[in-house]
Amino acid sequence: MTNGKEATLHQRILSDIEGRIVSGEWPPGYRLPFEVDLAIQYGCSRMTANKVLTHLARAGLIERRKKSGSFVAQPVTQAAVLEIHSIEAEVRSLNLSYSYRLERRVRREASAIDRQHLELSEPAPVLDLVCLHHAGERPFCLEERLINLTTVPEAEGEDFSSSAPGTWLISQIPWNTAEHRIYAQSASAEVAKTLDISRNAACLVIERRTWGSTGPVTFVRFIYPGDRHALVARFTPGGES
Amino acid sequence: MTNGKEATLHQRILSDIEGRIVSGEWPPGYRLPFEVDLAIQYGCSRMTANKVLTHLARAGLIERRKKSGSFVAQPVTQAAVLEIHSIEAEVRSLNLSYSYRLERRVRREASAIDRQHLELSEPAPVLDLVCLHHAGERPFCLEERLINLTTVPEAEGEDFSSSAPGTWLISQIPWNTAEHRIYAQSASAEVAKTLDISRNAACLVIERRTWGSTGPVTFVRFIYPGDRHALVARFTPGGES
DNA sequence: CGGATTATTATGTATATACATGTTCATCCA
DNA sequence: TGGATGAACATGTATATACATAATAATCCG
Repeated sequence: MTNGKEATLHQRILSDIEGRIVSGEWPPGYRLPFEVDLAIQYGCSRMTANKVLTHLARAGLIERRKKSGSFVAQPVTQAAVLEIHSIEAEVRSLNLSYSYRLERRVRREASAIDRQHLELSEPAPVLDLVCLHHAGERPFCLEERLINLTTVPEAEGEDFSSSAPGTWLISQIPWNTAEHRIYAQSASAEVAKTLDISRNAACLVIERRTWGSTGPVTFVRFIYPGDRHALVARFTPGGES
Repeated sequence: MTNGKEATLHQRILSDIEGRIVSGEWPPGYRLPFEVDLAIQYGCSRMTANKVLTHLARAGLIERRKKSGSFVAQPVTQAAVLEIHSIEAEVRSLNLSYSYRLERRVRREASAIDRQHLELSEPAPVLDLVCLHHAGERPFCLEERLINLTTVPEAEGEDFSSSAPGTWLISQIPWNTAEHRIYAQSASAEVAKTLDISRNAACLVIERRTWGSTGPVTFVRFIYPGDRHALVARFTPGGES
């Protein structure tokens, strides 16, 4: 940011236009100069101008219409990108020591609820895990997880006694689709006891369902003491870089 | 998706490579063919192959190193894109009737807490609003908002008795940066009464701080009954399109 | 033999060019 | 006058080309 160091032509044009849009100098609905004119203004070829505009369109800052030109878009939805990283990394970033404990490990046939969680239509064997993550001395997060043994049969060979299943799974299933659900819930008696918080204290619950190329992989529920933990997300138009 | 309709060469190459990565055929760490080889394989120019790889790199699916080549990236962070849209749209998407009521509207000098929320270092006048959003007959969400009158003096002329301040603000401040904080909290006596839920019921709280080009714009806190509401986010590698 | 120098290689950026595609606007003719 | 036709226009996609840059491999020489 504001590097000063010689940026590429592409970057300079991009941040210049981005600046005009974000500052409000070019308000929503404003028609920006045509590609050819931008090319002349910045002393570059149309291809370069085109690339910049394509980039801005992908980022959602402008809308492009053939013949009509390119227009500054209306800032409709506030998109927040949450990076849900590993719990160990999260704890360590708080400068606390991290420890992990496996509380339960059961192999069984998927119950009706399990099948709902994993979006399974057929009966299947699952691995039911409960883990507790500590930050320093205190319990930090409770993890309840189901692993679909049909898609990840290798999980049966792992005992997960020393390392959390999340990181192991990432190395097994290279890329996947995920769906998150975030909500608040009062601690049940059991959860309160495990997390060492008072009964009915508000908890932040994050559920994640993951699919690989061969089907549902895992369903996991993270339960955090709500007052001690918060998800933080930042959104800047144009994003990334 | 799986359109069948004649896609562009760019799109075809992109989805082909994306498919290989997502399916695991090309696992993390795998070195994909060089640009020139891809160009030959798909019968296109190097520029086209380059564009595709650039796209994939931006999407986070691959990493590129000069001289060495392009490699399938490790799926490190699970990024979830939350689209935090307007409450009215949210309620209507549930097929419920929407109504809005302004509970409080006070103009005052920013208190110490206000200044902390808005990240203000200097004293400044603010508008303090409390609104209640209804879905059908029931209270849906409580909105507590501070508007910085230094950056948005026009807000003083608005009474917000019939329409929510959020939508009005979007039309005033064209583009902005936002920071979100999501956590769980037990309902205070006051909140419980307003939302018609039991005392100490878990609530989902979403705080948003917004900046425009001229400084802090607004701080808003949305309080939802936690059991009735959830944020849902989906993540697919490659994303968008 | 080892450290400095040079060559090679793959990506990064930019240009000029060409043709396709979808709109809008002007024109022409029944 | 109205509706079809086609020209003009702006973006979309693709190519060939050129040179810059960074990292590795090969070479040379004290």
